[in-house]
Parts: sequence; structure tokens; C-alpha cells
Amino acid sequence: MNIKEVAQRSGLPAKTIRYYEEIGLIRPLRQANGYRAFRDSDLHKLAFLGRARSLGFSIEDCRVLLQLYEDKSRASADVKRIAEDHLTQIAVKLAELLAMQRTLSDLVASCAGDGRPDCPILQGIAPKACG
Amino acid sequence: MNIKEVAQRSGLPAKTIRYYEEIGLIRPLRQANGYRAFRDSDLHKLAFLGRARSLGFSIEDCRVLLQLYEDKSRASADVKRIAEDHLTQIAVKLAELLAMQRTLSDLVASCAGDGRPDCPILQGIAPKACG
DNA sequence: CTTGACCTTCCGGTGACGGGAAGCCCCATA
DNA sequence: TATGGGGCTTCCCGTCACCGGAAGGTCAAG
Repeated sequence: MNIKEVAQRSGLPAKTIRYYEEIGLIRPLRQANGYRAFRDSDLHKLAFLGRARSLGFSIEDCRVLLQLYEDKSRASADVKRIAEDHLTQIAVKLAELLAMQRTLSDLVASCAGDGRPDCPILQGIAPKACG
Repeated sequence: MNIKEVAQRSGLPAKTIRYYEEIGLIRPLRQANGYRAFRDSDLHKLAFLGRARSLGFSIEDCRVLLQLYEDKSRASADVKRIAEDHLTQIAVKLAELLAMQRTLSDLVASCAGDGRPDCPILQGIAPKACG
């Protein structure tokens, strides 16, 4: 398989596939003309990587997950720990975004949004004159 | 005021303050020795920027918000539009994170997390053998 | 033989800074 | 007066996960 077919089948852009090779996540063979020659196993790994990335795992997490995936004697506890850590990160980000959303939607709701200069949003962002 | 005091009072790292000057968000004066000389108005702007950033506005959004903040004849509608767009972006990110959280927490819940190799998390990430 | 779609590598840019080096400046103390 | 230590400056590279584009080789079709 050439890179375009693998891109279509894996759903990853060709640029991303080349990048994943560059950082050692996959090691496709090479044809005599220098073109990459992807095996089914490469495609399989790329699809795995695409799904792991879509779940928000970092590249380094993906590297480890892929190793564990290849290692048929891994302990599921190792995988679970990575996933739980990632869930914690997700929860932190969610909390941050929810806090932003709450504050900002309150500000937006209180702003007339007309031609007048009076703007509660800017007032809400501005530092309070203290003391 | 020197940079360290401004950093403490604004809550922003000195590095960030220098960066904000570099990209033209603030324009502090200079002392004879080359040190930055921050006025109250600079501190005020930095505090504004810090709060806008903590609400997740991009630097370019912050640049516009700061201009609108300075422009006492702005229309509140201009501010509201930026804030609403940002709220939309926040909602998109929240939806993505919630989807990740749902999928991943289901997978984690179904994984024994012991010494055995059987792992529903990896199975869930792996591409389905189709056809 | 040319055209056009592939493929390759390489270089630079993204956003919003952080780390750290090299080198002034200033003040206090011995 | 020397010295030590902190603070300030600029400059350059690194982050993360790629994307865009240029320059050039390859291949199949007409």
C-alpha cells in the first residue's frame, strides 16, 4: 500500500503518517523507488493510533499504549493506569472549561449588545478598583 | 515599577509580560538603564489580559478586547460578539471532552486492571476487524 | 514525450509561552 | 574598593502535534 491509500483507510492525513514514522511510532518498509510500503500491520497500528488520539491520549501515551497493545503478555493494570490518569486530566480540563463557560455566559447574558458603550463584559474582565 | 513587582501584582510571570510587550499588547516605558518602567496603566492592562486569558480568550481576542476596553465609545455589541463566539468554541471543546470522558470511563470501568493480559481498553481502542 | 498525479525530503510556521545562557546594573557589606 | 548576590536585559532553543509549501524524483496514461 502507498501512503494515500493508507491515509484514506486509516483516516489520518499523509502528513501525520509521515510524522508518526519520523517519531518512531510505525516503521513501514520501503519500495525500491523510495516509496513507503505499508503492510496491513502498519495500517492496523495507524488506526489504533487514530482512535487513541481521538480519545485525547498524548503521543507519548500512544507510544506506550501501542507497545502494550503489541505485548500480548501485558498486565491490564498497566493500561488501566494510563487511562485513569488521562481521565483525571480530562476532568481537570472539563472543570476549567465549565468555570469559563459559567463566568462568561453570565457576562454575556448581562450585556445588552447594542450600540451603546456600556459593557458589563469588559467591566467583568477589568480588574476591580480595590481599596 | 520594575517587572518583578508588576509580575507579583498582576499575577503574570515576568516572561509572559515581556512576551506581551514583544507582541505589542503593552508598551511600557524604559528607564535610562534599559529597565522597563511600568505605569499603573500598564499594570491595569496586564491584569485585564490575565483575566481575559483565564477566561480562555486567545491572544488575538485579547488584543481586540483590550482595544475595545480602551475605546470609551465602543459598541457593546462588538464585545458581545467576540464573547459569544468564544462561548461557542468552549461549547465545542466541552462536547469533545465529554465524549472522550464517556467513552474512556466506560472502557476503564470494564477493565479488571489486574495482572492478566486481557484488556477491554486496548480492545476498545483497537480497530474492529471488519468484513 | 508530455502531462499530471503521485511520492520524497526539507524547511518554516503554528500558540503562548518556558528555560536557560551571557552579560549589564545596582545595592550592601567587608 | 572589591565582591557578592540579586535583578534586569536580550537572544535563542524547546514545547506539542502536526500543516503548508517548495523542490524534485517516479509512474501510468495518452
